[in-house]
Amino acid sequence: MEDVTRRADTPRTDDFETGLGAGDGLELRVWLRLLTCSTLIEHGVRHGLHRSFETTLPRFDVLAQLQRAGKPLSMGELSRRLMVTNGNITGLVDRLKSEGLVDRRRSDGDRRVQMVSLEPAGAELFERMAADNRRWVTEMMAGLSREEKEALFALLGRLKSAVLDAGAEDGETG
Amino acid sequence: MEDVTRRADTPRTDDFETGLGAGDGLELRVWLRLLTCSTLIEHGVRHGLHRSFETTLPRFDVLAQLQRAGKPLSMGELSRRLMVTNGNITGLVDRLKSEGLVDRRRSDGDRRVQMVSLEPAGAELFERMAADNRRWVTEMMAGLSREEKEALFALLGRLKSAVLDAGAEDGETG
DNA sequence: GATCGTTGTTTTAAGCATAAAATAACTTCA
DNA sequence: TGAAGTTATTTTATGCTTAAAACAACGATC
Repeated sequence: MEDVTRRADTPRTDDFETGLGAGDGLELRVWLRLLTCSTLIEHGVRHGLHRSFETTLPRFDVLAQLQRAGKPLSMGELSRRLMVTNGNITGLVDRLKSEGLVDRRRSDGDRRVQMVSLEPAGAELFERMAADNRRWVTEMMAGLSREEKEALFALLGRLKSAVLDAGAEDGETG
Repeated sequence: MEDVTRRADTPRTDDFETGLGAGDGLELRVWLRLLTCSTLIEHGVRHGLHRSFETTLPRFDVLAQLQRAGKPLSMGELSRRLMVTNGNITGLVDRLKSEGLVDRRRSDGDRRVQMVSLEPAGAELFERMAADNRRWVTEMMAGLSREEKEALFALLGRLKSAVLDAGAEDGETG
């Protein structure tokens, strides 16, 4: 009843699964459904961040990792934690620094390393965003019982291990 | 023992959950773990598509939707199914068309509408990609039992409904 | 203490994504 | 019929992302 004017270009929430044949493999069906859920929640969070804070999910993620670490992190460490390529971090941190939310300075020990730290303004903003973020996610999962959420959490843990194990076999022979 | 030279910039598979306090809400923990799984699998698929077919996940997704639909789809319908904004589809279809994989022509009935259809080359390429894709995903989930995958599939279905229901309350008062 | 391989970061070029505004064709209804 | 609103698509500006190459500093070994 409020804010009826939905933005023209917001993608309507449909589905990656539409038209998937019943004969398709169970793994594929799990994956597509997982992707749908992930995309739906991500849309909700991104939308909220944009509407309430004029910011983006990647920026939020950087602040979150810094806050959780409780200490400065190198560019590479951020890259690993966010699971994005490291060229990416350069631009992200550039923007956050220009907004006064983080600081970046060369490490004393290793002059290749850049350490990124939370500025007070960044920490303050993050706390406000994190509170809303938690609320949004909680609301989106309101239809699930505690038992369902716990079961889902456990199964996703199993999936995570499985995927990491499968990946360890090939390329990662380091 | 083969292909040891891992690409320098491939993000090492870490985690969105690192450092998440135990006191954090269950919903947030489910969401971050879901995002980690989704990102890990997406990396695997994207990597494979790039290595084996020199193509990208969005392109694959467009072909997949067209193949599954079994009929031409409008730009808007593609946008909804892929859950991306519609400005996006323009460029994607442009590129696919320039590669001869799809065709795009104005609808007879409604001259605003562009119908996108699979070209034979696109269908043929898709079949090959889909076979590999299924193999990759199956391998990544090899560590899960059939029961686990079925339970996960069911729970993700519940989650999907919950998120869609939660979203239907606010903006979507159409 | 110069060379070789490695590691950390940035740069480059291309593509993907969003939000918002613009365009164009359709529908409604007076 | 023609003005007002709606729907389908494109365009614009900006930002994110990747892969690959470039650069710079480190560590080890001889």
